[in-house]
Amino acid sequence: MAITEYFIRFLQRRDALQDRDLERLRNVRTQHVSFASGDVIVPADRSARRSCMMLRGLSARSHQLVGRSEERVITALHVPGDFVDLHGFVLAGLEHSVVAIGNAEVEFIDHAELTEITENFPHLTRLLWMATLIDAAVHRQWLVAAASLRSSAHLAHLLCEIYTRLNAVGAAGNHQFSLPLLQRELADILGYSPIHVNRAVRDLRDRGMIRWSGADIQILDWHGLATLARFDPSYLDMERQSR
Amino acid sequence: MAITEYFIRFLQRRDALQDRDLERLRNVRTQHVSFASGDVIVPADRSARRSCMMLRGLSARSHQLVGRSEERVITALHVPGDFVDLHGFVLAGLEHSVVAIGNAEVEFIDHAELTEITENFPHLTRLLWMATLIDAAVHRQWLVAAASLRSSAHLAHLLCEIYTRLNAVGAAGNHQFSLPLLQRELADILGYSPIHVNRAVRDLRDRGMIRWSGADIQILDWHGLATLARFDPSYLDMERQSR
DNA sequence: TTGGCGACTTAATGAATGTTAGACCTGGCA
DNA sequence: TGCCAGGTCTAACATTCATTAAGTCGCCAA
Repeated sequence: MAITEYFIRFLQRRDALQDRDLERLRNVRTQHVSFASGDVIVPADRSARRSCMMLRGLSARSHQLVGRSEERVITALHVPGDFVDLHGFVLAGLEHSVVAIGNAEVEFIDHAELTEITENFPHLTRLLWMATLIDAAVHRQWLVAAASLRSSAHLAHLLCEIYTRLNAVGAAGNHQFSLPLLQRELADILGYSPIHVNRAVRDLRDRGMIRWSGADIQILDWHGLATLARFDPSYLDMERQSR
Repeated sequence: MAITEYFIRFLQRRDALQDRDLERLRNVRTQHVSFASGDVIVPADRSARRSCMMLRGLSARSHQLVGRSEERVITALHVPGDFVDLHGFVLAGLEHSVVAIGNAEVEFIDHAELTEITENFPHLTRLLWMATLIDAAVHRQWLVAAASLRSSAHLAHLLCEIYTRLNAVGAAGNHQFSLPLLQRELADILGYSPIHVNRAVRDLRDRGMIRWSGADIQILDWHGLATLARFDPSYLDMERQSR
């Protein structure tokens, strides 16, 4: 199969794609694989030979804690169009695994193909580089949120970000989206106990900001939620001017 | 001036540098600039034309909080040899500023020179890419630490990481180093109040793990400190693989 | 139908952290 | 020398969050 158009749109939103680069991208061969909720998509390893891109559903980067085998921390969530473990191509390996959140479909790309691109398509290489750096910008924003927001506002920030990212690729609209995360998994993301996550959810509900049943979330008061979270989406866009 | 040997060692510790790449690196022209503690080295901006590399001292990535002008969060610390804002070359701009921690010296590199490298030196380009991804791996580890460690262990983790990074480039040894951070700045890094940072420092001192006076830190019990922090340096990706 | 399981929810208690206030300590300087 | 400023340290109290325990709800399989 071929690379997802989501990713092409992701790049085009940030920089002009030359015809030659676009053609090369469209010729990338991929393997399409489906996963059920909780499945390991990419194991933590030092020798991956391919990287994956989200096609449908969500995935998370999961860090197992040493010495506490049942605990983990989630450091990133990925939506369709994200080149989830592209960094595994450049680094010696991954220090975390990638797991499916709800049912998920991904496309795997062989590293050999990426190597060929880096040797012959400098501008396209730079766009791939950029994609990994936007992930890093999101990491930084999560650090800012963790350090400066209390539980409800922290949860609100996550909801604002995920909705914005889903909306940007056309996977959500009208302030509604599907987030098949258990409260226990939310706790792994936000760094709280599951009980405290529950309090935060209740708080946002009691304020009339969201409706949340099962995996379905509706944001009733976007402005209130974004204000509470001090959400500023500019870290996601990183649109470049002409270069 | 020329690029710092610290950075060349940083790369060589991770991957073999071909002669051609090494020669190109040594021919990079830089501007050497000194800063006093607290100075802004790189302002948050959307149009930087150069990036900087640490030569001496420390710097930090500082995020100003919207609507709370006197508050900030520090999402990264940089030691000699770090290519601090290399990501500013690839992205449209920086969403944070870089400030000096203590007196600091940096070397600025024009983006035009980096562009030339990306067009003609694919392997070297990949090493630059790698350098930015190690920053991202550190971000993730900070997220893990923030989510899973209590104050003393969290502080211990920071100390273990900074010492390991300083030691790796030869800027510290014998479990001693200089960290000219005020407790108020440590609070901006760890996401605690300055008072609570003080409690954490006292706790590590009372346990006999560190000696800390002014900017000088001596780690008395490395094993105890690393165990408390559950510190595993593998995320710094310092083991060199054949590629 | 019924029982059990898993997720969600709530309450009560204690630990971790924030806030306010002020004492101490040190170095620079009049 | 004496004063001032900034940083460090401590205490008392308030808030946030973790832990334990237990109740509720919905789903599904026997």
